[in-house]
Amino acid sequence: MHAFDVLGDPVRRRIIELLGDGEQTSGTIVEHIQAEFGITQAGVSQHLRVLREAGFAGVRPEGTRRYYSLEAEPLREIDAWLEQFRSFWEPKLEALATEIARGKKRG
Amino acid sequence: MHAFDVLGDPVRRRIIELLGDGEQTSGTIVEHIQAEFGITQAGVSQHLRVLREAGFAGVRPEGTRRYYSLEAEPLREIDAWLEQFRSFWEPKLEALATEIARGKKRG
DNA sequence: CCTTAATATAATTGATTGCTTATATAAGTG
DNA sequence: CACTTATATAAGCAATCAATTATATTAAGG
Repeated sequence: MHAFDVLGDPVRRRIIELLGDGEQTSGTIVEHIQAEFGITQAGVSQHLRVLREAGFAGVRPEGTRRYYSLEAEPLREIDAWLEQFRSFWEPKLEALATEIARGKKRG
Repeated sequence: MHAFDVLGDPVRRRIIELLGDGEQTSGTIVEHIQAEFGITQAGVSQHLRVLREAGFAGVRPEGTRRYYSLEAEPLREIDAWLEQFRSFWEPKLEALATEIARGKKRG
């Protein structure tokens, strides 16, 4: 599943946001998502699987708990794809500054 | 359809890339996409519709031709969503420089 | 051990999506 | 005009996806 497909789902986007605050137990994630979206534990678990398999999340088991954490790489890829369009919305000077900050040379 | 869903399709991503080079006629887009993906004119036209309706593309009719152009706003929104995760992959100093360049103050 | 807790997986289902073929619309051209 | 070109839309279909219920797995705690 392509990174963009993964982000196509609002539940998965929300999980990624939650992981942005740091490691989270599967259970904690389920609680939040259930409160906000009203879906089942199994449903959340399946989304976690998608996130794992697409490389957005890593897992660390501890006893019966699983700690999920955010893996940046796929987000980075998406950011890289967007890069080519930044000049379309960033005010020219800022775009230039950003390019310099990023050490890129582009047309 | 959410911006991320729109980008979930490789054909649509490619069309967006093509539009990044400037206005393109529907016909030109169809040629490119057909060469690369082997889908029908109707298929491409449907993708163009999705892009239009999601605000990724604007159209300018001229005679029987339709000139499509890239509209930045939805890409910008996606970029804004990614923003909150940049610190996960950008080397600290560059991230700081970028933040300054963007005039943001963040936690 | 047995039971409960935490999590994942399997099977199923309904909705959505992306494609195709066929057709419509509308503007150029002889 | 009739014909062709450029493009969009409609109808139908197969594949994919996100959810559900039911069950499996594995560890903790009495």
